[in-house]
Amino acid sequence: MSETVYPLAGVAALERRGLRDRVYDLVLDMLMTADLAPGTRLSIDAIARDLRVSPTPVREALVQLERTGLVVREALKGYRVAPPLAAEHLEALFDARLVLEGGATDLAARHADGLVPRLEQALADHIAISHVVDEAVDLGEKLSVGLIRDYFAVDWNFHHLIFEGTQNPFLLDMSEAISTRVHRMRQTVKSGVSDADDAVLEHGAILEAFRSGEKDAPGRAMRDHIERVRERARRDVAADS
Amino acid sequence: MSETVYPLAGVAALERRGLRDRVYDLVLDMLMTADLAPGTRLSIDAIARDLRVSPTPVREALVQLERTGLVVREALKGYRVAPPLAAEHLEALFDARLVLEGGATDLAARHADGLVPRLEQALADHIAISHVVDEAVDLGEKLSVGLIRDYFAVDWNFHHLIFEGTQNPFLLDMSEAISTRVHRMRQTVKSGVSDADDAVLEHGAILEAFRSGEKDAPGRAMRDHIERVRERARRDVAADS
DNA sequence: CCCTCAAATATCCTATAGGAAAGAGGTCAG
DNA sequence: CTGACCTCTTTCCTATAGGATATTTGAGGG
Repeated sequence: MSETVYPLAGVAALERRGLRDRVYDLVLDMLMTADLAPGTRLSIDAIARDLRVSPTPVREALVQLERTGLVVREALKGYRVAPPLAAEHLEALFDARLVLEGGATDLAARHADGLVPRLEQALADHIAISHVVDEAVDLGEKLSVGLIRDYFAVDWNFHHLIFEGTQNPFLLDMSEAISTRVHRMRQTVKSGVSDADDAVLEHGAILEAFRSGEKDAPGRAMRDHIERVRERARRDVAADS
Repeated sequence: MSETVYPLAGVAALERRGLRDRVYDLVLDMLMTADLAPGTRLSIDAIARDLRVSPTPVREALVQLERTGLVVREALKGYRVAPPLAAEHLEALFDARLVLEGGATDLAARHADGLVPRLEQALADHIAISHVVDEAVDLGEKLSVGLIRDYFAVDWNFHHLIFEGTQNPFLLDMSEAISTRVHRMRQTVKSGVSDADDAVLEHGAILEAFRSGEKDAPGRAMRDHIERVRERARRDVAADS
């Protein structure tokens, strides 16, 4: 592990990425953390002023954000935070996840050997942070937005590793498109943290299926996991009304 | 079918979409039809001059194109036509298609009733244009780029209708990402027109599977079709060397 | 009290200009 | 003759300005 031998090399590399990517990361982080009300206007000029850059890179970053579904654009009217997922879109999202993640897990089973240790690490992180969440819940504390953000990151990392395990660049690209939608769902559906223990158990079952060496087992476990998440989400939506 | 009652309404609607989308369509069409050599530089200023617009909308269109995989961008160096698909990416693309299109076909089977007539129309168009292609081939004529373009459009339209048939916006989004990659593959792999008769037969089998009402039949037929296309592509790649 | 219309403001969209980096070609030293 | 260095050109990247459009606020009439 060679740490930055040349201290300025890292900074230069960041600069080398261009302003557009930095603005993209900043706006994406803003959308992920700060719970902005859907429909909130995202003024190009205002963002440019805040970030001390010209409107052009902001405009490019928003074009890129538009493809993720986090923001919507209306010609001659500007950008807005995307509306929340409608109920029928919720079912569609889970259908898409079953297709995409189920298939990806089948493919990843080909490379289970290299994948298992990485999933073990991810599951360990998941367990650790879920314990922190449980303690906070037991104490009746309000979960900090930072903790929630970290939990979601660790949770999704498990799924992301499986996409990487397919060694398929096309499926990996699509996983990014799905991840933003999943995050948006979690903002509307209140669950996602409360079922931490369930998620840990089900992820463990998926890992065990990879270890078994059985070709179809991981895909079955993943599809079962997604179906259970869907059921929990349905319950939470029903409880809202 | 109400033809444009107000002749200018259509033009106004196009204007309403903003310059960015028109530039996007034009550049996309350019990349699709004109077989540009991979690595060709896409100068922002040059395109802006050709289209008589400012560089800003061109820049936005290229950001959007970048997500489709048709162009690649290097910071501070500009945009280039994407390199051709490597052999290992070819296999990965077919794996992704099996996952995505196979799953989408399973979902579309739920709405087979509304889908079948549209597929019938698409297949009829496919048959008609394949006859034109066959005649041209029999006469030993060189296929015009317009004919090839139309054939690909009709061929893919069949697959696109199935994605629409899922009534799932997320899968429909991903289908657009796949379609550009499939087109790029067709530019490198020389087949795709020569197997017109095979494609028609296999599409017919998929349609018949939808008609049968059997739940798993369409997905099986689609996966079988994609595997056969994969085999034909492999043969063409092997023949090249 | 509500609706309609009009003016003002804020914003988006496009165009133009300047600074900076990368690439090409020529020149000079070894 | 070969390699390195320097200069020039092209292009990208950012910033600023002006025209067009949507939204909002206010007043007047029904």
